Amino acid sequence: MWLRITHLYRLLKDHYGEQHWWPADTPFEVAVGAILTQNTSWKNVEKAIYNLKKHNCITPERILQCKELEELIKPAGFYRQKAERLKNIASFFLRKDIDKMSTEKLREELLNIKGVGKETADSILLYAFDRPVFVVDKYTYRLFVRLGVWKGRFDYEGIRNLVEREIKDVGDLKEFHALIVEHSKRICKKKPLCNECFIGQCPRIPFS
DNA sequence: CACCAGGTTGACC
DNA sequence: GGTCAACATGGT
Repeated sequence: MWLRITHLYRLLKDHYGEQHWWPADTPFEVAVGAILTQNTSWKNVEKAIYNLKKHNCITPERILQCKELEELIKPAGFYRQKAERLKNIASFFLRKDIDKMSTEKLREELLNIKGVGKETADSILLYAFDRPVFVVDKYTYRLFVRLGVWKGRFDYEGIRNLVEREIKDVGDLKEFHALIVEHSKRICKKKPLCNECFIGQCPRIPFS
């Protein structure tokens, strides 16, 4: 492994600067965004969240009552299953014992919610509850493989452990995931591998 | 026109 | 254990 995780983090941070994720006003809004952005561009999620705010449906109570939920989130796609998932996560947010749970317990409980998989659970843990976990996504896997940081097939927990072993700080974990996403959105569109986009070789990214 | 977007689920093998 | 279609809209 010629490139350390911490080194990669520093390169990205020096180049792109602080990202200050997640863009949301409240922890619950983080969770809503996490559901809505499942396999969906953030641009479309913004429209859906705008609609929810316009109709004052951005709290757990209002989501559960909302009669036109499907209509409001339509721009984000998969609107039928996402409406159901939003209600599931809303019910969870009404629980009183969340803050008392250990990170492991909280993760387990989130994963029990129908419609919440590992990436969504970890996004909520990290950006809504400020728990020190790393969010792995397809961007992360693609970038790590290109850089030779990760070899083999996609292994969510394996990649998560790799990062969490080297980065412990919640703020750094937030920034690292955000930087990987922003970097990937701008540069690494090509699939499956883009030889130009290896850090240090890509003419559009002046990493030294 | 095809393919992608800050995934998850359930059926099937 | 792994693989795969279904889910739905909007942008390139």
